[in-house]
Amino acid sequence: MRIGDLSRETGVSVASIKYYLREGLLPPGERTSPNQARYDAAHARRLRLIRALVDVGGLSIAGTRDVLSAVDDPAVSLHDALGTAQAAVMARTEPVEDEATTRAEQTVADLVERRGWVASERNPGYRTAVDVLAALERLGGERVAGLLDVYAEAMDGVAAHEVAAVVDTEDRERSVERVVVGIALGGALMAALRGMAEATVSARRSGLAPDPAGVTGSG
Amino acid sequence: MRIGDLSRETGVSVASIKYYLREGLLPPGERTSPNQARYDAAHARRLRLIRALVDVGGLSIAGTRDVLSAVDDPAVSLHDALGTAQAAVMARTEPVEDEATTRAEQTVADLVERRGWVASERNPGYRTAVDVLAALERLGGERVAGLLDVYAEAMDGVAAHEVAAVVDTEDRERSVERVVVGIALGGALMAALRGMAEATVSARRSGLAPDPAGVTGSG
DNA sequence: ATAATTGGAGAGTAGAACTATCCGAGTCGG
DNA sequence: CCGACTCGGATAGTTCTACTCTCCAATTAT
Repeated sequence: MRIGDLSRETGVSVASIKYYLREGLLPPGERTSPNQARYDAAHARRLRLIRALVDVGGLSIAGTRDVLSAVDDPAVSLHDALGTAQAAVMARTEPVEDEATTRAEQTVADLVERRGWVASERNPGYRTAVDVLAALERLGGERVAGLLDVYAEAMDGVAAHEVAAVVDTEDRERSVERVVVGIALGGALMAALRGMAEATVSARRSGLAPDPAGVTGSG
Repeated sequence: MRIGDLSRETGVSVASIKYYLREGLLPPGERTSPNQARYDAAHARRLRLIRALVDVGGLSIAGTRDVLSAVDDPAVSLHDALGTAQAAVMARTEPVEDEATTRAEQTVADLVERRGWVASERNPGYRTAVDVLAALERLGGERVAGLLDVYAEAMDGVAAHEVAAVVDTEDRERSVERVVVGIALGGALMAALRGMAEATVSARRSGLAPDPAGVTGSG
C-alpha cells in the first residue's frame, strides 16, 4: 500500500498523512527504495485512531502524539497510559493560587478521602477538579458544586465497569489502545448522553414533553 | 469603575477586555462622555463567567458568545438555553454517512427509545453520540460501545439531580446562567472525577494500591 | 500643567493544524 | 521504453483563533 492508497482507504488527505508522519503520530512506512515506502493495515488502523482521538475525542495533535507514544512504548504500563490519556483530554490552565483555589483543594482532598480514591495532586483529574471548583466558587456556582457527590458516585460506578471492560492482560498494546480510546471517546459519549438526558428532564419540567408512565430513570 | 479597575479586579488584561467588548461577549459600559465609559459589578461578574466558560469549560469565543446571547435574551427559554450551551460544549464534525454511521444512528435511536428520552436528531448530544459510536465501530471499539447502557444509566441519574439543582423559576437570567455554568463546568468536573475514579480502579487492578476494607464504591 | 489613563480602531502576533508547491526519483499503460 | 502519473520528502504558505500592540485624541489624576 502506498500513501495514495492509504489516503483513499481512510479518507485522510495525502497532505495530512504527510503531516502526521512529520509530527511522529504515524510511524514511517517500510522503505522499498531510497524514496519510496510501503504502508500496511496497521498504518490505516493507526490513522483511524488518530482521526478518532483528534476529531471525536478533541485531543490536540501534541496530546495525541503523547498518547500514541505511550501506546507504542512497551515499557509504559496500562496504568501509566491511562494517566497520559487523561492528561491529554483535560483542559489545563495554570493555577492561580487565590483563596478560592485553596478552598477547592480542601474540598477535593476531602472528597478523595471520603471515597477512598487513590489520587494525588499529580493526577490530572485532581488538578482539573480543583480548577473547576475554584472557578465555580468565583462564580457563585454553589448549586453545581453541591452536586459533587452525585457526580462522584456516578463516576465511581462508571469507572468500575469501564476499566473492567477495557483492560485485558493478554495483549498489552491492544489493551492500552482500548484504554486510551475508552478515555477519550467514552468521555465524549458520556457528554453526549448527558446532553440527551438533561434535555429530556428539562423538556418534561417545561411541559414540552409528557412524563412517561413507568419510566423514572432507573430502568 | 473604569476599564483599568475592571482589569485589576478580575485579573483579565485590558487588551483582552477590549477584545471581549469588540466581540460582543461583554456589554459596553455606560458612557459618561463621548470617549469615556463606566463599568460595574455586573461587568466584573460577566467577565468571570467568560473566563470560566473559556478556560475551564473549554468553550470557544464564538461558542461563548452564543451562550451569553441566550443568557441575555429574555425570549430564550431555559430549555432552549440548555440546548445552546450543549451545542457549544460538544466537538462537532460534519457527518460522513458511511455504514458505520448508519448503524450508529440505529443504535442511538434504539437507546433513546429504550430510555424514554426526548431527543431528536437536532439534539447536539444525539448527533455527537452518533459520531462517537461510528468512530468506535471504525476502530473496533466494541468494548467501549458495550458500555452504552452503563453510561446512559449514570447520565440519567446525574441529569435529574442537575436540572433540579440548577433550575429555579424566580429569576430567569440567573437560572439560565446557572444552567449554562452547570453544563460547561459540570461536564469538566465529571471528567475530572472520572479520571480519579478510573485511576483508583486501575491502581487497585495493577496492585499499586490495596483494596479498601468496607469501601465498595456505593458509600 | 503635565503625566498617566481612557476608549476605540486597526494592525500585528503566536500557535495550531493543516495545505500547497517543488523536486528529483519511481512506476504504469500502451 | 516513453511519457504521464505518483511518490516521498522538504519547505513555505494558509486559515483560524485568541489575543496583544500601537496609535491617537480626549480625559482624568496629581
